[in-house]
Amino acid sequence: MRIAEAAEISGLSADTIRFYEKSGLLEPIPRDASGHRDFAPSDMGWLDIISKLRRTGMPMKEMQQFAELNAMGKHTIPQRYDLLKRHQMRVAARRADIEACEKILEHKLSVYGKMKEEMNV
Amino acid sequence: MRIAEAAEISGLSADTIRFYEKSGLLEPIPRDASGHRDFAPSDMGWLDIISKLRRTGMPMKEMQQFAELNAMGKHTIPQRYDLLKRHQMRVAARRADIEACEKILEHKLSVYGKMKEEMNV
DNA sequence: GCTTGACTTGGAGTAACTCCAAGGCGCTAG
DNA sequence: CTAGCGCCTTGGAGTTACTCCAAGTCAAGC
Repeated sequence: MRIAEAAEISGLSADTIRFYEKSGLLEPIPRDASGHRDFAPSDMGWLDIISKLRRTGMPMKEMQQFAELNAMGKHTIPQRYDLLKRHQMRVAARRADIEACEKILEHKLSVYGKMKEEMNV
Repeated sequence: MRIAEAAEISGLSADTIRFYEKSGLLEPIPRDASGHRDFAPSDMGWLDIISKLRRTGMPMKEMQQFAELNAMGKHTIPQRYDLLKRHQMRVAARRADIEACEKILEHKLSVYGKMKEEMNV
């Protein structure tokens, strides 16, 4: 699979995928006869994971760490667990903040809604 | 109130507040005799609103638009309503994505958790 | 054999901060 | 009364995580 298709499927841009490879978030992707990246299904699974970690706000440095631990084999599972656990807490906190902001936003909209009605009367 | 206190209360950094003023997100804050910004309570309310909009991912350009509409007076309330409504949709979508990622994260952690246990046996 | 289109690399540009240097003002301790 | 201290000012450089672009390569189709 070429980079365009990998981008389509993962939801990342081709540029971002190249950037991630250069940054060590991906194992170097093998190239075909004409020098193009050739993505295997297992690469796609990994792309999906780091895409989700990124979308939930994990910094790249931490993702690099996670990728390294992953490449080092099974004995790093406890460290990976801890890293993901910390991330989980962070995501939960972010979601709570977003939910609080949504409440305020809802309130503000209802106030504006009433003012709009009054303007029409 | 000086910038340090305003930063403390709003949760933004003093640098960010200055940056926001320069970018037109805030009306120019009046200065005291020694040239320092002097924040009024109404400024704090506004800071809180834009801080929430920003934390929920509204781009600065849109916040500038919102600030302009706000400065223009009551007749812009319908536009402000529309702008906030669009933002509300975006935030809801983001939260839904985060929640989906949280589920995957939860699953991954439980898999790692089991593998950790097996390693200890 | 020439064009088309997707790919390659390296590098510049962008958003939204974040940090730093150089200098000013006003309070207080000596 | 002045030296030091802390907080403030502005302008500008640095950072993160992309995003876009230019110049060149290669395989396939007409």
